[in-house]
Amino acid sequence: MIGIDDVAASLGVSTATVSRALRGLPGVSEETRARVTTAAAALGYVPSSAARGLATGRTMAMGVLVPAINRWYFSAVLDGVDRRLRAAGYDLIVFSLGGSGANRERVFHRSILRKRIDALLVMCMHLTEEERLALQELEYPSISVGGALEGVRHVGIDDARAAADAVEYLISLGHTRIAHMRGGGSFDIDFEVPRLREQAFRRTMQLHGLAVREEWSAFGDFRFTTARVAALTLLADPTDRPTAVFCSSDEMAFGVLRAAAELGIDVPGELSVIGIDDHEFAEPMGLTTIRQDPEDQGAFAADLLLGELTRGAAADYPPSRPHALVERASTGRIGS
Amino acid sequence: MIGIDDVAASLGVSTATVSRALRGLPGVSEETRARVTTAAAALGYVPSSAARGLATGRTMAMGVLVPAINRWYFSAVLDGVDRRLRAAGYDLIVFSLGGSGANRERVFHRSILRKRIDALLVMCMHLTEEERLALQELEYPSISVGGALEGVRHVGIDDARAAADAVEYLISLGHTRIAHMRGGGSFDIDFEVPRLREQAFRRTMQLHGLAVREEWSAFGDFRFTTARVAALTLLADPTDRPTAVFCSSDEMAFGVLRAAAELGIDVPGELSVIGIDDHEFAEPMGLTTIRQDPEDQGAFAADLLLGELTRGAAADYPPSRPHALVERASTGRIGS
DNA sequence: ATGAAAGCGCTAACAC
DNA sequence: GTGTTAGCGCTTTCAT
Repeated sequence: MIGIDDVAASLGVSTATVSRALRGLPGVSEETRARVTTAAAALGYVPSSAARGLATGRTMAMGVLVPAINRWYFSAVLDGVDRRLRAAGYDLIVFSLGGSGANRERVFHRSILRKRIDALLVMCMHLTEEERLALQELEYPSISVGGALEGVRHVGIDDARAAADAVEYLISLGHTRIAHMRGGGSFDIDFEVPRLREQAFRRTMQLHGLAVREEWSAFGDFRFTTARVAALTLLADPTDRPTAVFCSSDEMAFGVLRAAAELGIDVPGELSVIGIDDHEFAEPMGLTTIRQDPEDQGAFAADLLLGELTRGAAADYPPSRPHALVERASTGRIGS
Repeated sequence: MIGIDDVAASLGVSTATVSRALRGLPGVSEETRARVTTAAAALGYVPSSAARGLATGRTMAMGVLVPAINRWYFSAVLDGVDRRLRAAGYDLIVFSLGGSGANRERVFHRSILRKRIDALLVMCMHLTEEERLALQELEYPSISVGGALEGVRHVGIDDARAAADAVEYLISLGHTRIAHMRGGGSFDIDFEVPRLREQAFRRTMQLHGLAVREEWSAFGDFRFTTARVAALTLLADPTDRPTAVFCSSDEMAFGVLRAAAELGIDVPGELSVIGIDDHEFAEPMGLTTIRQDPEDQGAFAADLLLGELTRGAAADYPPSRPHALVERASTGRIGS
């Protein structure tokens, strides 16, 4: 392992000069800087991040806490975060808490709190009271994405508004028999988002004087498979079934679409389906949906954190990220 | 920031004792250990990973280099890796190289080579010659997952065999007019895997005396959208179209399925479709496919690396991870 | 513009 | 069983 003093020795200068030269600090003649740069490259010198971290107190790494990596929303946010971090020269440390209750403690104490990262982004995690408090006492900046966390800044869409927009769109098409395919419930995953959307669904229905039938509030767990099964039941009776389904995620909407196809129900002729997300498959599937942009959300949150790290103070920002209705072929006017 | 000597001072013992006690090393009386543990917890002491890293030369972190995070295969492998890493007390640092050519250099030099990680896992990345050589000269263990890399150990399925199995299955059903929906081509992503599968397709066809029509080797880029568009062309002519499509990924198979539905082609009556992956959506979609298990592959590779880190030497392991045909409703005997 | 030297917070010999 | 001390490889005053 070749270190900074090897470079210094090879040139007959001090380590301080090498350090300054390589980091572009002033106080080094251009000639010296050039020589140092060349020598460092020639020797294949690469500074040790541990040593630098110890000396500066900064790790140049940011942590992201997620319930799982392989879900559409989470991985998309991660991509957005990563893009920004890389540009800023930061590394991305991912803590996935998928199910394993036993390891949570470890993650929290060993990594989150351990000065291994300069900032933390928490994504849609359901934390225990104790964990939440630990977060708030962190000495580095933190933020939550996708699901709000009490006492922590938040980046995400206005879930209530987004859900209401979806339901109102269905109503504007003349639908009155509207079902909701709900998400949430899975271990560790935040339950604020599904709750907000469910509430908004009910409130919007109520606002328009429409009845909410309890058996039409189906549980799809944000997933294709679960939603398909639930929809198979929901849509089973041709004489008494909803004419529209509002799905709290696109994946669930795909499940409903699939179930409809299996049951020979024409979409959008006999059934309208709307989702939330604008998943990669939504456009080719012709799914009407409320678009959100997780990559943008991740990038935005990362920027906020990075800004705070550099500029010192936390910046102000709008309360929510945008969402928008995208009309496609899965919804239609009632009776057309 | 409370450090090890604060704990030591609070107890009137030496830092060495605290260090030993907290790490469970021998040479500490159980009584002392208990007192230290208590005091550390009370003070909220958390060791600095930078300091420990500097002193031990180990970072307790593993790096994973991926072309992108938000693709089914990549994120699933990541989840598998993460699970094992967490159990071993290691952190996961993700380097996503999504498109940004400018940042590759940075990633390589700043992070990969910078003693920030104890081991590296490279996933399906297409590396330049120079990068490959840099990898091989790394002083820590490395491995590739999903796409082989010259000079680096590899974990993944036998792609040629998997593709051949899929094609042979179609042939066993009586199909002779078989098309291939190919993957690959995207920036940065490994092109070995798509090539192996394409070759296997052609060889298997040939082996059975079947003709490969060039216009029936369509490019789907491993994605739903691209594959759907390609399939719309591929299947356009009712008088001259394939009776079966072998898709190099499930996502592309979904695209073909979608195109078939749009064109009013009955599956499996008029068209059989088979994929590779066993994507989460494959079962609910009734897609016949060759299953592989990316989580297992990630976990397996992580274990290999971790084992090497602890036991010192590299372990032997079978040349490929398993794959298996899963028969579902998207394939059928010709003319039935 | 450059150098000397004192840490950063821990681990690991080596003493006792 | 426990303490002392010398690093680990950088950054950062403070001199010059």
